[in-house]
Amino acid sequence: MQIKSRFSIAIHILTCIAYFKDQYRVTSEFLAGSIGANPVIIRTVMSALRQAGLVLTRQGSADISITKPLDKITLYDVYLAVECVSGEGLFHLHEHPNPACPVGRNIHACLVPHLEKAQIAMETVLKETTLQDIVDEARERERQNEN
Amino acid sequence: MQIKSRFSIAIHILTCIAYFKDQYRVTSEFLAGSIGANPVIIRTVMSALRQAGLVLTRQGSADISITKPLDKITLYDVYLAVECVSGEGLFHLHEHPNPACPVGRNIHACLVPHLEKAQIAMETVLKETTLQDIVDEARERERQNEN
DNA sequence: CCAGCGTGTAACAATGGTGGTTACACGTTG
DNA sequence: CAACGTGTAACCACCATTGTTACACGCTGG
Repeated sequence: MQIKSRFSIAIHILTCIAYFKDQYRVTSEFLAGSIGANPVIIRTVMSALRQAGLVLTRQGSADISITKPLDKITLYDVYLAVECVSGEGLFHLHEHPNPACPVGRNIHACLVPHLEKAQIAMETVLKETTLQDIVDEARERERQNEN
Repeated sequence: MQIKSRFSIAIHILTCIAYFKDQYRVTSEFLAGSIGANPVIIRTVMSALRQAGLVLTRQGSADISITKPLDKITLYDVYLAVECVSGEGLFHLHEHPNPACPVGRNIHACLVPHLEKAQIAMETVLKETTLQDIVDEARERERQNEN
């Protein structure tokens, strides 16, 4: 099981907007070209980012803007926007433990606190990285490639 | 996306073995009853636990044993045994970023270190809990239910 | 020693989620 | 108003997970 690629696509989208907004008209087709996915996928992810308040778009116009300074948007914000873990938590517990069994009727309650702690630890690390970091690192790598 | 329920099933299996081994004959059917899943699922998960060296079984005989002291088996060991993240990592990156684009050709290299760090943080928490903890907590909850 | 029980595993169906594609209404802009 | 771009629904294809059946093989007790 893996966290869906919409997450990395969303980061890629935002990075591209920041990277190219002064240079090109950033359309969903332009983004699709860089990302290697269908423009509709891009628009769907963009829709999630818009609903999360991270970007502003206008229908009919190739006019995308990011609503906050890049160093105020963390990977966790993006992760929330694309709903990587859909309310149920990262770990999928088996659904029919037997309530007549002393283990079955307690196992979920025993596991949940530990698993939630693990999930939160992962999410906490995502909060430590901002889009500014990613854009800076991309620029830095690009500089090194040139030499 | 969620981590598959085989993980919690595996923990349930091991907890049941520890909890009932002196009291009942612990067969895959017995476990299936407590877990609420098909006996074949149990045997499949058991097969993974066996290959990971966590349990010993004998074909034809309802004779399951755990190979290590419970406080030496962490949730992470179980997580590895059932291959929750299948070698590719927890995060699924989009697969065709455009190498002709300065963002596309660098985005994966930029993201991987951050995402791996998040995954490792989650796994580190799993290492902090042992099966002994789970069994103890299940017994404790059972005691409280009785009153 | 063999009948009944239990495990190990292959094969296949059912389900659900993810990603891809087409289609089209609607807004924007020159 | 024509060309372009977005927003979204509808549908398909694919794959992973789970459920189920089937059967070979090993163990154990009378």
